Amino acid sequence: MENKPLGEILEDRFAYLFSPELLYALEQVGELRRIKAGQVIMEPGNPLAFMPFILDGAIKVMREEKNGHELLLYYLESGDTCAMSLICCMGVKKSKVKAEAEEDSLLLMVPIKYLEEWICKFPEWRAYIFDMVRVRLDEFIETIDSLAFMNMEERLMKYLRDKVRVTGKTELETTHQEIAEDMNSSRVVISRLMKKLESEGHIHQHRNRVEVVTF
DNA sequence: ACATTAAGTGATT
DNA sequence: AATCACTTAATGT
Repeated sequence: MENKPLGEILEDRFAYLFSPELLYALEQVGELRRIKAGQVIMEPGNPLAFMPFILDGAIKVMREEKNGHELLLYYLESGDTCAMSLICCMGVKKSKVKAEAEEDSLLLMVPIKYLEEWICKFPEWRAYIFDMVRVRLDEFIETIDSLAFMNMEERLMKYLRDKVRVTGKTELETTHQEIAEDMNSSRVVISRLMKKLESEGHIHQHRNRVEVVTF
């Protein structure tokens, strides 16, 4: 995890995208937040006061049902910001999703009032925001595709692939139960599919740990 | 040694 | 693909 001053971190992440003026503005109004893995940072219904920039780590964004059922929608990674908070500016004031840190993460919280202000002020900001909305929308389509057209086995492979990408590790510390919850499936179904993937040589299994080999 | 939690399995819908 | 009921295996106290 980064331990440098904010200015340098922003420089590292956004220098190629943003002008020095915008970087400076971000540094002035942004508030740095360190989040521990597993920490819930947004619940459905909560008002959105900030747009979070992911400087380091990864955030998992989920849809949540009242009775506790969840579904993983997508991950936010370094350099990303949340589409929910962008749409917030256009009228929706409350979150429709739950967000939880997948790993220890570093966020820059920018009050949402600057979102609109900077769109007029900084052309590169406008381009970045529009691009973010596009990327998130693409991701949404991908999620819908997987729900509508893929069977459980394909969904599970996509899940494991995404998790490997986001964590940067091929050793995933997770249980069949947790995977089932993320995918809104049942543990038994996941266990059977995991066993199949193992027999095909895609993964190695241990207690509380999955080793992804051929993805 | 015992309790708890994770993972495997057959049968049924 | 989900659920039930049960077994087996791994881990912590």
